[in-house]
Amino acid sequence: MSEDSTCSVARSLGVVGDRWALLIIRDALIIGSTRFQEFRDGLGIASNILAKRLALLVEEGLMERRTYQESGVRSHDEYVLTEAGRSLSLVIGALAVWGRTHRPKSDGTSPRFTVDESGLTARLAFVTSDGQEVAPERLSAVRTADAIDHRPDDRRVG
Amino acid sequence: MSEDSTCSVARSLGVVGDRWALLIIRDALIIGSTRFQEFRDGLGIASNILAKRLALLVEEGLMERRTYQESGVRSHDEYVLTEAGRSLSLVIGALAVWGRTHRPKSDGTSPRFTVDESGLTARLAFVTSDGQEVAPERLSAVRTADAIDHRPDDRRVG
DNA sequence: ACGCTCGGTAGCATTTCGCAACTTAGGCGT
DNA sequence: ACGCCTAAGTTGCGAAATGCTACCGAGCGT
Repeated sequence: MSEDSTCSVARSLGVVGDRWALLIIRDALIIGSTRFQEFRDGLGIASNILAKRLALLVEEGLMERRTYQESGVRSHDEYVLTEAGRSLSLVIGALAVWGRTHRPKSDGTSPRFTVDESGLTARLAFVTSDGQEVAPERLSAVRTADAIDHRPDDRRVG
Repeated sequence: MSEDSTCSVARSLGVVGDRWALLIIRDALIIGSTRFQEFRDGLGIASNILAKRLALLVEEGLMERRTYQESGVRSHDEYVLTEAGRSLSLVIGALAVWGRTHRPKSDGTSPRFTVDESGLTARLAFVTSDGQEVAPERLSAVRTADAIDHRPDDRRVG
């Protein structure tokens, strides 16, 4: 569709914009699925579609396919997220927030993100460069060139 | 597909998980498109598809259709985002971050979010309940019930 | 009356999706 | 050795979504 659009949103959607990609990533990220059958059973996706999607995700560098051999047991395949795939957690998280808020369901479930060491729950928010959180309603969106990203004060992540 | 899934991510994707919905929202949010032709020209989408998508977005409560009459000028239609539609800015923002990072393009553009009063740029990040930003790599995702959301210390948003 | 723009519809080709059945490959029991 | 089981697909076919192009109808300016 638009894998080479100038807009970064369109480029992202060119990779994960189909009906299944993000759900596969979600299962890998939250449930920890790694194997073909796990994805198939967890998502209820047809096997031909799953095969095609997984191949695409591997080709796009979001997952890595490994053939795994435990002693004595027949070897099997694993699909594990790469860093690029794992970093879609922001998108997954944002979708989860929206769904909880605007399509609530009494027995619904959502992914939550906890900090590895402390176990604290993290949530998504807009923050300014000085680390101050801002409510989305107070923001205006504008279109800017990506190159502007490289500001010296943008390194406070991690 | 899965509009009534227990998973909030799947429910969200049931609404905005097709190839065009998020791009339409993006144009409405960032460029400020409101009219049929604006979306059509801006996205290069076929008019029958656009008509169907807009109708769906209205039906789902993400946009509102208004017929607009300025004095002397022929009336025209406007599609404006509702609060539910505008709050997809988190998803758009997350997709923009991912695209800039993992599908960079020298002449690429992205939506940026600026704080209305101060003009500061805001970006999307995971934060803990004490307002501290956390890198996505340090997070683990778990599946939890939506109802758990209502904890007393979860109210520092806004 | 004529043409222009806007917001669509209608018809048809192409692409993607989904279901079900079949295949391939390794390992296991007997 | 022989058949059976499971994992990971492939294949064939029908259904649905998408895309392209052309056309339509109302409102307005001239």
